[in-house]
Amino acid sequence: MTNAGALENAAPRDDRQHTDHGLERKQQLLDAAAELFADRGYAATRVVDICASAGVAKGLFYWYFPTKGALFAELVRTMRLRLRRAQGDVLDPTADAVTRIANGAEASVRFMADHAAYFALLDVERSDPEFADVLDEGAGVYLDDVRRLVEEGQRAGDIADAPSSLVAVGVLGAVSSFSNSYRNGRLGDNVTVDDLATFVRRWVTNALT
Amino acid sequence: MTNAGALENAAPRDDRQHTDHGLERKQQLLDAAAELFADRGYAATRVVDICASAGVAKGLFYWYFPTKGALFAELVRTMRLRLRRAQGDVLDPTADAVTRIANGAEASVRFMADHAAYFALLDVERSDPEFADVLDEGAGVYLDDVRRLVEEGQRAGDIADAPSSLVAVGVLGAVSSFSNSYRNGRLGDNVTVDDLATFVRRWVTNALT
DNA sequence: CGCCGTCTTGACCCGCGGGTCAAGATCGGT
DNA sequence: ACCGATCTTGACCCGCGGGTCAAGACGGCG
Repeated sequence: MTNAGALENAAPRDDRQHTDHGLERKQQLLDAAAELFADRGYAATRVVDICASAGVAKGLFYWYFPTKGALFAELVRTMRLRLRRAQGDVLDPTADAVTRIANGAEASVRFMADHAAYFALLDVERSDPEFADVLDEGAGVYLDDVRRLVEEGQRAGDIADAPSSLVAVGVLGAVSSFSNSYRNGRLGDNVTVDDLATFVRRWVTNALT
Repeated sequence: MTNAGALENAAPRDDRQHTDHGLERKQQLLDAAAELFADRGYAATRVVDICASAGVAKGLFYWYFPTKGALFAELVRTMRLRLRRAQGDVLDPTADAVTRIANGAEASVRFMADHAAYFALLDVERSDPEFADVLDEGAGVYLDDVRRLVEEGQRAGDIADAPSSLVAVGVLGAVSSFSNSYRNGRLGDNVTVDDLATFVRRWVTNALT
């Protein structure tokens, strides 16, 4: 925690020239870190643990990443891109707003179930001030997406009148709550991803109208 | 982090004999800690910060608490008791299940808005393995409460058929999502607690039926 | 007044873990 | 064979912060 809240200086990095093998090695570190973070939390995972898990010496870590926090940030950004793509894959511009919201919610739930480790990670550091920026930077975008859809649905009369930001929070909250509970096994073993996905779809649709 | 996961040994404490003034001082430390934790997170709050904020020397901290983690645990337990009482206050055994769930949800939202600092705190350390026990210890109870009510409502035909644990997660998730967003100002300033409370009530009721 | 338990202080200790560094190993290119 | 860039190592440095401690101040009670 040398200088909190300032990991944007990861941007003007002296961008190294990585070989293919280098990029592969870097990915190994990212993967190892993601798993360890998810298991034990960010703070409880030492840099040396990540390296051990990837089978390399500690010093090598700093060849690929300027700081521990920078790796985390990179992990977050990667994850966000993938989620966004997953959501885009179910985009159907011809459908009505409620359906599109439900589609997005369902896709998100499935994606989060598939990448449980990654999202456990997000969960962990939500409120660490050091990462507030990187984390919020994304949250707002999704919120806006959903809010726009909500307003569209309200104009069409499919969604009850209420502050659109409230409704959007409700949708996003439902997705993350269900995903969390599923990931933590709080739902029992007899609930499959498909069960969850269809349930979330119905839950959100009900709540909206 | 001397010995993780073992803060139950806070129970067989050499229970000191605190004077009235002593208890008051202890409370000051708890209050100061709660505020700082909420602001900067648990890890980022040093013991010395808590003491400075309470206007006492660092050594005194360990007169009242065996470790930093013990204070946190005490904070969590206190909070839980208060919330439970707030929920009990709106208990109306004559009402139907859906109404009772909505009542509980509304009361919880109001309570969390009133005690924002305390709940920001809970949010912070959700997934720290050191506190997993203390935190889960409570979560399960609420879940069970709601699940029982859900099953009652399903028998009465007021709530759609679906795994009760799923439904319960949905209710609890809605409450916490809305509370979080309100606390973090993501809802904008023109949303009052009353707005939020009534909205949550409607949201949950809609989703249930 | 003198004793004892409660309370209070701040200097000190020390393990932990992030980050550095100087010394190579490895490999493609000329 | 030589060179330079990429890669790899592990010992080392050092600040941070949780926890300890010996020394008192305060206050009630016999």
